[in-house]
Amino acid sequence: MSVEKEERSDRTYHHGDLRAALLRAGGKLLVEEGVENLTLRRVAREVGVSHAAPYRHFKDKESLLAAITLSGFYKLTMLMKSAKTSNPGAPREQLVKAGVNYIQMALAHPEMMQLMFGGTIKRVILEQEFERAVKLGEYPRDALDAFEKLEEIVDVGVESGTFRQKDVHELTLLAWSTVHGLAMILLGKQLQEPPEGPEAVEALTKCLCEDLLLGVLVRS
Amino acid sequence: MSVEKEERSDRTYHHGDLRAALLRAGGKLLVEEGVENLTLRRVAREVGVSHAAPYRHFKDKESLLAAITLSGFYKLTMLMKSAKTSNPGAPREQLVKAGVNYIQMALAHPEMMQLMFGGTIKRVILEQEFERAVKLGEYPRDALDAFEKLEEIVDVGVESGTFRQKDVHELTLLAWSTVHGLAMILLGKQLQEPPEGPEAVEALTKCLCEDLLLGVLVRS
DNA sequence: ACCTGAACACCGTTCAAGT
DNA sequence: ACCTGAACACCGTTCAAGT
Repeated sequence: MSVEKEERSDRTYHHGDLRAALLRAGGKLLVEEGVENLTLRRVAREVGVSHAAPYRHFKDKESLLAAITLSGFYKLTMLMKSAKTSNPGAPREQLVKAGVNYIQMALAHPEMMQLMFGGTIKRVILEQEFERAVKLGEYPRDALDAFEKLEEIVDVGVESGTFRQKDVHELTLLAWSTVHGLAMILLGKQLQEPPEGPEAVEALTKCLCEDLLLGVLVRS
Repeated sequence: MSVEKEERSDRTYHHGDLRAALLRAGGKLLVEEGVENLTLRRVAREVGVSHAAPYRHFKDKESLLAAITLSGFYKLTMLMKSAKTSNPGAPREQLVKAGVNYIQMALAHPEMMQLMFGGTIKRVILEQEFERAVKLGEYPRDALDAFEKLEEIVDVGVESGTFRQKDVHELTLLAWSTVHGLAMILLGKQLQEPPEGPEAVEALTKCLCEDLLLGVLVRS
């Protein structure tokens, strides 16, 4: 039924580790039932604690939500990093891999992704909660720097003469926008004829990434 | 204070036009206070009706929200259409204009845009509410077809040999993804150094659109 | 046909009080 | 220092009853 409990002692469960327990339960609720059913009181119930207890660890509901999304941002950062290391010296392939990873993450964790980028959580709160989490050793300092990881890929592409000699930051934003937009469009089911199945999605993603590389205008 | 009331007669206000009044009040609340403060009960209060009255016109809260977003989708469609007609015969300029319009809409109506694409409203409900609205003569049949309008631009670009000879649908999705992604990134304040002011935003948008046209790879 | 009022189950948040 | 229980103000939704 419920998540396997710490066997160590009640001490661990009921003191000190409540924060972690709330984060786990909240994340589970988010994934399984969506934000609309993620309620402070339910999270508390799930963990077996009074509904006022979470307020010792999070300022309010939005703060808890922010803390939950941190794991999503971190995962995204890792995926961008792995896109780079998995194709050493080939920025073009790295960029496509980054795109594919991004879309895969979006389809694998739609609720998380919508919460991360849906505008529910104010940036200030996200950053506050991030500072807190870093101080607690939950995440490394660069956990939110997915953009910078992508930028590194673009940078190598430009330096090596593979990509156009344009401002790296601008090109990175172009790439991120494209892949982020595709992700949000797919999650929101905005397409009249959405790609069916993971393979079709991956194929579409690669197509768009290639188109992004080549541009819209004819190459004379 | 409150919106100017219909001077005609109480008949108009309290019967028959409740739906329109709810939509107007809801839209106003959305714009001025955000989705998180848009409450069925508040909308009813604003209109001067009991909190159960809205249920005669909308199945539930989500349906009302969906109906409210229709005006946003319609505006987006109009903007794509005007991007085409404002630069007759110049698909390249049309595409850039479409992008600029899209971003301007996003910055002008952030709350609307987040509600439209934030995942709060299920597609099914949106479509149900759209059918209802069309039947009531509130919107034309193509009010949701912003994508198709953009596709027309791309089509001309490809046919005229200005754009690459690629699947039109795919190229359109590329363009839409890019500009939609940029919009969502800006709205979510995801950039560490966001463009300051409308001029900077427009300049950035044009840059990205040009980059999209030219592509990431060097043009040898 | 359309609206009201009371009722229900559920929230987020606060705070005195407990250990 | 951390948690509980009661309390408050607010929701969304339903339904019998009114006009």
